[in-house]
Amino acid sequence: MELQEKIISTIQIAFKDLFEHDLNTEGISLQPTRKEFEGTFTFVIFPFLKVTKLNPEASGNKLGEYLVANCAEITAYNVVKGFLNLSVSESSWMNVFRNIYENPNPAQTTPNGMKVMVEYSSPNTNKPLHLGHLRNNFLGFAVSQILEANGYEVIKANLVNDRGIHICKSMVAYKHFGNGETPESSGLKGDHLAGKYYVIFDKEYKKQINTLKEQGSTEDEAKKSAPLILEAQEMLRLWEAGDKETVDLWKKMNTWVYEGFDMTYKKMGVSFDKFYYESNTYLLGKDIVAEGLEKGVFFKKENGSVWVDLTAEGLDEKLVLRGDGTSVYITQDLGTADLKYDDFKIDKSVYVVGNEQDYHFDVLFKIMRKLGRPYGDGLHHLSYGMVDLPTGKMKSREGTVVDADDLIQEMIDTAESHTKELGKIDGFNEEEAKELYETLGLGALKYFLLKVDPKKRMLFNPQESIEFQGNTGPFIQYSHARIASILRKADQVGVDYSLNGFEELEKLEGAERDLIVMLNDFQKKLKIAGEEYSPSVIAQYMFDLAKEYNRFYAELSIFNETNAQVQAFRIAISAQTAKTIKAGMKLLGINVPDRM
RNA sequence: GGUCCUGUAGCUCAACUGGAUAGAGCAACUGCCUUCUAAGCAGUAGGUUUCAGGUUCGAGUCCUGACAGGAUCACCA
Repeated sequence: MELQEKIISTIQIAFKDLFEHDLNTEGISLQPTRKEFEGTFTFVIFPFLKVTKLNPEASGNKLGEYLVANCAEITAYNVVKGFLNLSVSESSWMNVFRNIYENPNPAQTTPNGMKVMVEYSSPNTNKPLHLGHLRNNFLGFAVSQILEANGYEVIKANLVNDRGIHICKSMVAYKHFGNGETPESSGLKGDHLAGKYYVIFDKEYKKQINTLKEQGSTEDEAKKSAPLILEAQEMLRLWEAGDKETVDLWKKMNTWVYEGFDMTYKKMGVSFDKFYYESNTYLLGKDIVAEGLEKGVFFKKENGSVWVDLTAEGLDEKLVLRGDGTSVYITQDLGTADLKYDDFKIDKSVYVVGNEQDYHFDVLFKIMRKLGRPYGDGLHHLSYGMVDLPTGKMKSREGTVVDADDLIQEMIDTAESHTKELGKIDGFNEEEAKELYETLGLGALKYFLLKVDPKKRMLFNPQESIEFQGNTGPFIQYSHARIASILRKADQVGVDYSLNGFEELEKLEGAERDLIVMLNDFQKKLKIAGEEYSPSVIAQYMFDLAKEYNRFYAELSIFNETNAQVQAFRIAISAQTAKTIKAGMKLLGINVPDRM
């Protein structure tokens, strides 16, 4: 970073000296030189031709000469068309490396004094987690880590959707067909047990619809008058009225589900600082509706329903309270937004929710800003695309849903068989081996889901996606294990690879320099990932770094190197790579093994 | 139908926010284990960036319009 800043400021001075023109540093950007040209940084001349009043070649030469003469770090330049390629001296790169090497944790930054809440996961309690939830959870957790590394104080929140008609469906089915089954008696995880009855409800409900249709009802009539759906609606009314028997059943089943979720969260390696439950928040927001009416942000229609007019912002009129005074979905979201602020005085609030709710959050945020909330500008919807299967969209009714627990287990099993196939399990005891399989299986899964730009929908092919070669989590983990092995040997042999081990070294191999350039980029990538709420930036960087390291590893020998300073330096650069991989993968929620 | 998102190698994804001859991985093919872990490295092949216009020194990236896929537009959540 410092190196680039210095070059940029010299360019700024050069424009003043050579062309009598004031440039501010933001207008100057350096980009990496393409591999086929000499140099590491490239300055594009084209935008400045009006200032230089010379053709691109002449401008580049004049500027290049100036920089070589006035910037100690720059040793050479060449001009290709309008591109000025700058070569940085080897000793400058050594200085860059010494600077970053002194920092024990590359992902550590100073607090920025701001608080951000990241809401993610937010499951329904009527069925277990599936593949789509995995993307949500991994994204939410990773973004939280990334924001923390960018200096924020982060509160990870989970808003559990634990009430409503869908829960009542599971309850009704359980009442009729459950026969007192429990997680203990059935051996089923609690969330899977609840999910089982949700499916049963749907099946039995459909039977009733068919029967009614045979008796002459239309599809719509049948759907509305089937006894099971009426019962579920009645149960919702009873629940809202606080009926003891209903509430007890609700509590019992939800407890099972939470126990199941806890196990899955633990396995996934995600965690939360604060749980919100919709059963507590679903009545919130009515005071905000009143406030909005008073402020003239909302308006009332003849039947008493309350609306917001967002046509000036390019949206529609949107209902915020029903005519009978009851809430709609967005009413409680208004209330919950305030609740979060009241609880934590947050500066920013991130919602990790699928892109099918883009419109909803657009509306919600615009309303909060119209109401002048202090956190209004800090609201952000981290919208992510669906995960598709090769067969198309996942549909619970068609049984094409990929269950989260099953998939995780499958990944771990695959990691196990693959490791055994490669015969890489010597020297591991049973417990270590088990831990390794989990690390690799989950690493593969998390990396696969995080490496893609969140907003894009992605394809999950169960067969092909579970790879361990190429652009995968295990490839990066493998690179770390290789380095760990080198460091063990270095310690064993007694090499001093601290800074003084290579004090006088000034020369560099190409592979060494390329690696330093990569390592130096980490801070920049971390910042971009934070600004864009995008773990894929880190994931992509991790892969590039690992790849660069493996090239270095293949090209240069460490323990056959006779020059002690060079050897110490190569170990140091390896150690720094390992540190960076470990820190970066941790941001993604992925562990890295020391042996594999 | 209105609005929003997406469209890049056979497949899965990149492209530093407008820069050079669009890059990786998988799959295919060719080399490299007597040397620090071959879950690796080097190489070959693979492209009219869906299409048609426009903006400018320069467009995968920006604007317009088609086409294709998806989402959304409930007094549902």
